[in-house]
Amino acid sequence: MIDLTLLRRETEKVRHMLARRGVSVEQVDELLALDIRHRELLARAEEIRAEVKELSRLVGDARRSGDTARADELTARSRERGDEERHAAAEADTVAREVRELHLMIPNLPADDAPDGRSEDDNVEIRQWWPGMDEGSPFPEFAEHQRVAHWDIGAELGILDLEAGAQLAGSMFPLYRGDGARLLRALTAFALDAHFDAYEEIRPPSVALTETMMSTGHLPKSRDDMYAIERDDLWAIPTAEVPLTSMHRGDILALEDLPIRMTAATQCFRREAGAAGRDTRGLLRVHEFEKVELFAYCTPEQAIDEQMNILSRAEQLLRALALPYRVLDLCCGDLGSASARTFDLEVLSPGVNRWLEVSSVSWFRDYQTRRANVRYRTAEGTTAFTHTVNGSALAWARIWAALVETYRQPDGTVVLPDVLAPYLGGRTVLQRR
RNA sequence: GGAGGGAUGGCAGAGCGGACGAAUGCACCGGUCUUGAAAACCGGCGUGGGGCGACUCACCGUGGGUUCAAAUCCCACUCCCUCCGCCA
Repeated sequence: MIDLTLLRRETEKVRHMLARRGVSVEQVDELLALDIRHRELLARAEEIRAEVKELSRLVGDARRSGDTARADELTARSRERGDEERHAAAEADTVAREVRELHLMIPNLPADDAPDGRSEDDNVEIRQWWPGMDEGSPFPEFAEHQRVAHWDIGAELGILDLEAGAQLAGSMFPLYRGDGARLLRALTAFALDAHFDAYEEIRPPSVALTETMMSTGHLPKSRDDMYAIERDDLWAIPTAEVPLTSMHRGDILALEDLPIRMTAATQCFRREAGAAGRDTRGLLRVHEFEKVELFAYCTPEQAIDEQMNILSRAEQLLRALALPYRVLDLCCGDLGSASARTFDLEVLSPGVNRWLEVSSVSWFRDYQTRRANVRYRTAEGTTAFTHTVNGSALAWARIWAALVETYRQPDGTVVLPDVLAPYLGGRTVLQRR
């Protein structure tokens, strides 16, 4: 949620910032008007309530001193005012709900240096990397044997069985087998080990309460993109960001404990409603995938460094895997609604010949912690909302695809980078068994 | 799934209808004393909303209800503990 106090005090500025990402002035002004109305109603209800409390006190005094007539008279008056109070409070509540409903739907304020733009076409590429770049090699030319789509390689080597996945759970639920399944396990272990020095490893539940989904901003806005387990009021998590953001829900953190860094490997579930038919072949877009996430709670001052740290770690993994990639600075129009600034990492996968998004590194300011009520104690002794940042390092389904396509040999086998050897029992060759 | 017990400030723990936002102890932060520290003593010490402010309102697991008045009474739910059943 954005800061309503800021909206009241610097309305013009907030209007402008939200306009950059396509929120209409009318919507902002509606929120402002509702907020003003709510505060008026609240003030009135509280005034009457203060009277009722005072009268009740006097009733107590009168009864104790045995003045029954006076007590009865005061009780009658208090009852009358009490009725009025109930009315006023109910009215204030109704408007409060309207404010909250609208407030929850307003996206975050973009960072000042997030680029202008309306859609993904306006994202700014800030750098590319490829193996050998530092030594002056040009961007890699891919050979014919690398121009095979991962779904064909998967079928050929018997390491990816999309038909079996579809039979069990429907399309876009991949099933990996043999070396393909092992590769996935290796990638997770490889990444968690890489982050172990600075990030606490967490294994959160794969499902979350509605309240938990609200905190990150996934609800109510993206409700149709989530899998729901209605009977138990649970939701399948779309990313580890959801449980991690709520780890300290309601807490006041000590300044010296910040930043709090965590990493988690989880399954991620996404309905991908509205994405039907778009880039959905093979592993390009799936309903369930595994991902290692990096996350930090931090102060506003630490936020940019923490975000850069996550971005750099995600890049280090891609470099270790020697996969060519580019970094995009998302424009205001393409930012996720909770994010103030996001960098996407995309790898070029030669078989499908496309840039695949494998990481998204975001700074949320206090948008999520305002919802989750996560604060910290400042040096001045006051409380302030904590900032959150997070990013994938990395999302495996598309990395899996990029790896098998990039490292496919002329003989049809796949030879993976040596860094993975320790996690593959020393054997980096994927072949038909 | 069944039967009991519980949930109060950072922690421990009182309060069980009337000035209770809440005793007390510990912890913590100031100060006095001390060469310094400890002890002792004095003072402070939850969070949030509204208002320029005096001030006011809300919060005792959550949500409803009763009452002039609820931490306190009633109902429902959640979580924790003990026991039984089932179970990887």
